[in-house]
Amino acid sequence: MKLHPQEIEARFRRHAVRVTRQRTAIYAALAETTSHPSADDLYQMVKRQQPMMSRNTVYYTLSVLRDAGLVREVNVGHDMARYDGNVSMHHHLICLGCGQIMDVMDDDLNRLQLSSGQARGFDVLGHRVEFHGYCVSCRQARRDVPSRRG
Amino acid sequence: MKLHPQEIEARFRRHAVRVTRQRTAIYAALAETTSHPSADDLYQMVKRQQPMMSRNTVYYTLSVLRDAGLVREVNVGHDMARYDGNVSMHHHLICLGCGQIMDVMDDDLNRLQLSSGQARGFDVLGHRVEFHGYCVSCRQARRDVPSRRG
DNA sequence: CCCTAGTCAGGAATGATTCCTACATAGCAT
DNA sequence: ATGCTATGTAGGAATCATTCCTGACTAGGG
Ligand SMILES: [Mn+2]
Ligand SMILES: [Mn+2]
Ligand SMILES: [Zn+2]
Ligand SMILES: [Zn+2]
Repeated sequence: MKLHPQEIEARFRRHAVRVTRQRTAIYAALAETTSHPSADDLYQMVKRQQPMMSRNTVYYTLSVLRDAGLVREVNVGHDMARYDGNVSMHHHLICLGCGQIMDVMDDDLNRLQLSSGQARGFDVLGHRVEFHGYCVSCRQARRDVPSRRG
Repeated sequence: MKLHPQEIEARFRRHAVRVTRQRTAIYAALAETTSHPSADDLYQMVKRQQPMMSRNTVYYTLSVLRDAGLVREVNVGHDMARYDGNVSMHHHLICLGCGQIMDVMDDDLNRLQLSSGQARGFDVLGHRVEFHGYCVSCRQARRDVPSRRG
């Protein structure tokens, strides 16, 4: 969702995050996509408008926004970290072929709880659900190249 | 669960994995613990019996066993990969303090499905559930040092 | 408008994992 | 049993996302 700079600034101030050109650009890029980009994806996007931007600033900014609760880090396996501008509670559906990450909003999943017998005395604070599979185009691609495992 | 070398050998042959001293030692170490050790943990354990063992062999062996379906790789966040000798379907409970990973066996969780409305045309093959919290001793430690965020 | 804690850019460092290569060996076929 | 060869092993070098360092810059409270 495309956000006005003033709305971004307001959110930053509400979360005690200093407003800078770099941060605004990075957060804006993240907020207007649902594609869960990596730090480097964001660096490439933002560099077009701000060629002086350092990759390092992207990493640092993302860590600041993450710690402030404005951004979520999504780790899938050992691939590079992906970032999510949607901080409301939700889960993900991941394509094993192309790595795309789709949002899953489902109240039943959000309410999932561990039975106390399984909790082992833990103070359980949250959970994460990931579904894995193949998206439409990856499924297609696999059918077209049956050489590797049917 | 402690396994006899002959049982390990049988499993290897069933999965077309060549039997070597190194592989047997690595798989034995993994099978008799429930602690989800990292590659380096396993290297340290196995090196005691086989000082010539290379760290590289541990990585290579784990990839062979993983591809053969004898071992599962468990990635938690961006920490180093952890390995699981239990390949039956189950989920995990993770301590945010010490990083320990406990098994959660729960048929309801295993049966979890994505509603077709949410599936976005994906061919969904599996899912993963992770619960996060603090174990008994980490909870204790946090209480004892209330200096950082109560 | 000043001051300074916080931020930025660029480069070096890190560290888990992977790649490379020469030697060793498991296990099939003589 | 013996030899052959595809595969595995050890150790070192390379990779590469991420973090660390450092010196210049600036947001924003006073
Ligand atoms: Mn998301
Ligand atoms: Mn497990
Ligand atoms: Zn796909
Ligand atoms: Zn703990």
